Amino acid sequence: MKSVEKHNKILVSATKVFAKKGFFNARISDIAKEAKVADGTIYLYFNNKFDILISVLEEEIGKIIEQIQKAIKKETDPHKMLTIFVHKHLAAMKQNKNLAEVIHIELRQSDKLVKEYRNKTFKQYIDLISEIIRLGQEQHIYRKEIMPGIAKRAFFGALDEVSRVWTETSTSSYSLEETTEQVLSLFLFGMIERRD
Amino acid sequence: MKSVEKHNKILVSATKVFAKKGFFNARISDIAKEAKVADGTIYLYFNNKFDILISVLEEEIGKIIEQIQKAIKKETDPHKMLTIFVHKHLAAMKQNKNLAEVIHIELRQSDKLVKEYRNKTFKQYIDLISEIIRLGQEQHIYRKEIMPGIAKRAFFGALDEVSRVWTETSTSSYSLEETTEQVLSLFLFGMIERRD
DNA sequence: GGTAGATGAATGACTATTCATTCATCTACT
DNA sequence: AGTAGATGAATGAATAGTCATTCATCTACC
Repeated sequence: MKSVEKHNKILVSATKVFAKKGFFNARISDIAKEAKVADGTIYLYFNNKFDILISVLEEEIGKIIEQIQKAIKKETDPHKMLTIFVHKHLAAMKQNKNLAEVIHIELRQSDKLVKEYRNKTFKQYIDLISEIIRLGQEQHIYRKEIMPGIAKRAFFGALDEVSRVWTETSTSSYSLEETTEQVLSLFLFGMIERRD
Repeated sequence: MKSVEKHNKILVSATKVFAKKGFFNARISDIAKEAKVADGTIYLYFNNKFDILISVLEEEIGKIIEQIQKAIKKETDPHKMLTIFVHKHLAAMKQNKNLAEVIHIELRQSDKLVKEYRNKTFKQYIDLISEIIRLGQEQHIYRKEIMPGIAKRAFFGALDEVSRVWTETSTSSYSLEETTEQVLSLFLFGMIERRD
C-alpha cells in the first residue's frame, strides 16, 4: 500500500472513531485497530492525536467546501446559487455520515486550534451565504430589510441542525430532496400563508 | 455559607470553566479554584466530574426551558408564541454567556448520558416549535406545505447559531432586539421581496 | 469532646507517545 | 541470476505524565 493510501486510511478510520466516540474518548489504539495498523504507525503519518483531528477537518471538510464554492461561482442567479449551496451541503452531510458527525461535534470544541480553523476556513464558507444574499438584494430579489450578517448564521445553523437528523437516527427519515426543498422554501418564502 | 449556596457556587464555577475550556480540558482543580473550595469539597456535592456537567445541563438549562414553556402556554396566537420563543431563548443566551457556551459545545457531545439528556428534555423543547407551527397551519396562518418536523430543526438551528455570535465575539455586535426581529422576520416572511 | 463539613496531599488508573527491534523490499556487485 | 548489505516502514511493549478520586486529618461550632 502506498504511503498516501495509508495516510488516507488512517484519516478515514479516525473520522469513523471520532464520530462514534468523540475526540477525547477516542483512543489512538482504537484508530490504529480500525485502520489495521500498529499504534506507532499512526505517528509516522501524524504528529499527535490532535493533528489527526485537525487533518480530518482540514482535508475532508476542505474538499467539500472547495467543491461547493466552485459550483456556486459558476452561477450568477442568487436563487440558483442558494439552491446549489443547500443541496450540496446537505448531500455531503448525508453521504458521509461519519464526517458529518465529526463536524457536528468537534467543530464546536473550545480548543484554540479548532476555533482557529472554524474562524478561518469556516467563516469563509458561511460568508458565501451573506454574499449571495447581498447580491440578491442588489438585484431587488431579496428584501432589503434582511441583515446578511444575521441571516447567514440563521441559514447555516438551520442547515447544520437539519442535517443532524441523518446522523442521529438510523431510520431513513427525511429524504435529501424533500429536506433541500423544505429549507429553501422556508427561507425564501417564509411560513406565512399568502392569498394570491 | 449554606449547603445549597455552595452547591450552586460550584455549579456556576463549573459552568464558567466548562465554557472556557470545554468539559474534557476542564480540571476538577480548576473548578475548585474558581469556586474557592478544595478539590475534595466538590465530591461532597457531586458524585463525579460528569455528574457536574449533567447537573449544569439539568439545573441551569432546565430553568430556562421551563420558563419559556410556561410563558408560551399562556398564549394562543402562533405568531405571539413564536415571538416569545425567539425572544426568551435569545435573551437567555445573551444574558448567561457561560451557559450559552456550554450549551453550544457540550450538548453536542457524543457521550451516551449527554445524548440521553438531549433526547429527553431537549427534544421536548424543540417540539414546542413544531407544535406551534402545526397550530398555525390549522388556523391557516402558516403554509400547509411546511413540514413541521423539518422546520422545527431549521428554526432551532438558526437560533442556536445566531446566538453564538454573542459568545464568540467580545464586541457588542448585534442587539437582542434586532436579532429577534431579524430571525422572526426571516422565518415568517422569507427572503423574497414582494410587490404589494 | 463530639460531629459535620472541609481540606489537599497521595493514590492509582489510564493512555499518548516513544523507540529499540523486526523484516520485507530494494540495490548493486559478482 | 544470486546474494550480501542497506534501507526505512512498521511494530507494540515500555515509559512517563496527567488527573479524577479518595481519605486521613483538620477545623470550628455546638
